[in-house]
Amino acid sequence: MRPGINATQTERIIQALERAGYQATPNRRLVAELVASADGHFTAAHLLDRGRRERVTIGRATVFRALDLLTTLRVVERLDLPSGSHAYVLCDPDEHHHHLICSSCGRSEDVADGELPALIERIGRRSGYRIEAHRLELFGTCPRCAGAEADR
Amino acid sequence: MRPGINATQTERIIQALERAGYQATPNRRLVAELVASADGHFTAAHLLDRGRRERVTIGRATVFRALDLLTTLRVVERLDLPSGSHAYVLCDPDEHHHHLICSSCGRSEDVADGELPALIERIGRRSGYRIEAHRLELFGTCPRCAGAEADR
DNA sequence: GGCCGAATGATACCAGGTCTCATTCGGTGC
DNA sequence: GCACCGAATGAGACCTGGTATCATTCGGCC
Repeated sequence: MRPGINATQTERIIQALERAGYQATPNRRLVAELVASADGHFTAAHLLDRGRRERVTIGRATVFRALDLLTTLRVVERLDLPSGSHAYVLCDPDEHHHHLICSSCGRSEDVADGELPALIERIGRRSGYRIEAHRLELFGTCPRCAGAEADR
Repeated sequence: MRPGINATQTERIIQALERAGYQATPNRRLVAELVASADGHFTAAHLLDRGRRERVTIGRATVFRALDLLTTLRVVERLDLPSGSHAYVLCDPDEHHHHLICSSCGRSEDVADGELPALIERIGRRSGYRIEAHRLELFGTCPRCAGAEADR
């Protein structure tokens, strides 16, 4: 097994695939491993690169298709970084949450805040809109990076 | 003057440019007019299209450059639609706010909620992150579109 | 072992956006 | 009014992220 692979996470992803009735093909396993071992957010290009460095060949389209699949299974979510580019993060499919992203190292954390729904409901009432979806993204510096910064 | 142009908005945009020390060239004026008369959010391609239909020639790069400029002046903001594509909206540069976007007609409204900062501060404290930026986007159906739907 | 639909890879393609570079424009000093 | 210089422009090449097409291959099931 490759170094840095988180076997439990990989299994979790594979199981999500199988539970939804998709084949756990070698390619999808590979993508699952790459995703599970990514530290923080990543892009499709990033996965392809890592794959290539480990001498595994996998088509670009296949990676995109796998990410798509994982996105619809909510195992992975697509982020819009402030730069305007897209990235993906591994996350918990079971509860609604938002992402807190470290702008320095890219690590991401799921945050659930119980009060956001109330706030959104209030905005809906005030504006007359029927609010159907929302997205909250938080960007900052994680404790580890903040510590490293302070050390210098 | 073109039909549907909101002269006051156009002037507001031009003034923001001049205040920041940029030339209010005919091209930038044109972009300002197109932006001011857009109903809801729009893309660069959309502006180019409208320009072309009105037989005005303006380079693609110029439109992107103008939008960039307006974005840094905060007269316009870039949105990330749920589809993953980008759009721009005209908005108020003077106060921090978020966008409420009608998924049916694309109209967008600025919303300011006084309680969000407190919520974010709480998340920061709980997670240990130093939160530096955030983005909240709300998607739904505006009263007008909801009404039209109900009529059918 | 054979069948069939799902998965794959190569490749072409598309959209949104950026870069480059030669040209033109506009404001300023004279 | 004119010359000058930096800012703005347009054309087009280019890049990146992502999608569509299509022939081939794979995997699970009978």
